[in-house]
Amino acid sequence: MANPLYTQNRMNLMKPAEMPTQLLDWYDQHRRVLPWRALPGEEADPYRVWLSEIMLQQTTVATVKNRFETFMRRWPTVSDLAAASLDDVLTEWAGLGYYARARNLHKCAIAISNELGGRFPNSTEALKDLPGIGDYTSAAITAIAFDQRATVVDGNVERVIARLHRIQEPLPRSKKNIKKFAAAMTPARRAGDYAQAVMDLGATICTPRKPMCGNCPWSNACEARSVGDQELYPVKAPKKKRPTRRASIYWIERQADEGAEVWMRRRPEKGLLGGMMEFPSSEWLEATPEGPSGDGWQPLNGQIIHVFTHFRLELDVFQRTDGVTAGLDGKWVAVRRLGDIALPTLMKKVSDLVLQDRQSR
DNA sequence: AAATCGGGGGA
DNA sequence: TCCCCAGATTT
Repeated sequence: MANPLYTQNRMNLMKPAEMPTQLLDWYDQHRRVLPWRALPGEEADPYRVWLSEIMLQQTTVATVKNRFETFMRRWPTVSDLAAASLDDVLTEWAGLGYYARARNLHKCAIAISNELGGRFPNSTEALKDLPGIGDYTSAAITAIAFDQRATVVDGNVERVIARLHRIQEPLPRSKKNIKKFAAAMTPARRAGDYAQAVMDLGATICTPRKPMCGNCPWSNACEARSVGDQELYPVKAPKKKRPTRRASIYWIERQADEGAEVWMRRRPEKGLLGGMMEFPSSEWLEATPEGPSGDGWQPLNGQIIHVFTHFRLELDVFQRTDGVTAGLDGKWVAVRRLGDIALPTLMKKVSDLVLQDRQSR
């Protein structure tokens, strides 16, 4: 039986065939200026497109803007990046999170520079074989850098499509279905503009809460809009709650000729904060930690709270300034150089707390 | 299919 | 607090 709302409004409904044109017209009027985005009529640089897309994985435009420009100034071409050391790349990436992205970025630059003659492949299949490039990023590079037809599906597109069709099936199960709907609409002409237009639509109009349907070029095609339940989509599977892990972390300091030094170690290449520097700590467990054994430890006021994707971490900080490393492996790092190493945000919180505590004495 | 993997900002 | 962000990879 026909949807009565559809029957009632069908004179006003947009034809599917004209939806891409509507969106591209909207995009031409509302195109945002972003550091990695080519100006109208300008040819895209695959290196810029790739670097920005890796940085933008699960990371907001606002966060990426400055970091992108710093990377581009330091490594203007893919071969420059390939020639860098992994440690320099991790140091430059510090604070951006998901550090496997930085390791894969470096690996990918080396593969392109050494095996592919310094040129990016222009097919989604070949792109997807490179480290750190999956379904979304391969499509994005194909469309934006090479202006070839490819269907991009990111969080924005999932939301737009789920609302257009009032998809009841929850994510991530509905991914295939969403991709199918998105692919059916993707035009061959202006592939890059279209890809960016759908994502811009999701980012600025079809927002998670309080979407601005009055300004949406696809409003007349949207099923959720016609029913009025836009904010219910996309339906998502229920989330698990985060456990809390706890530990003690140790600031061990000594006075060297050039100033204070602190004892640090590098985390294993794989896993959480892989390859990044840390202050030694007890194991991060769900049980309450015991303080350090032995004399000379001084507890700090205040706890470090840090929330990861799948657990929350609470750290008690203990310090000593006699340079006794108590059998912990590591190396001395100049305290004034902490800004020049691969220091993740969690560890920066620790150093900030210690140095601020010192200031206040 | 589910788990892992950061950090920041908006409401 | 909770949610989301131009996701990819491993288990």
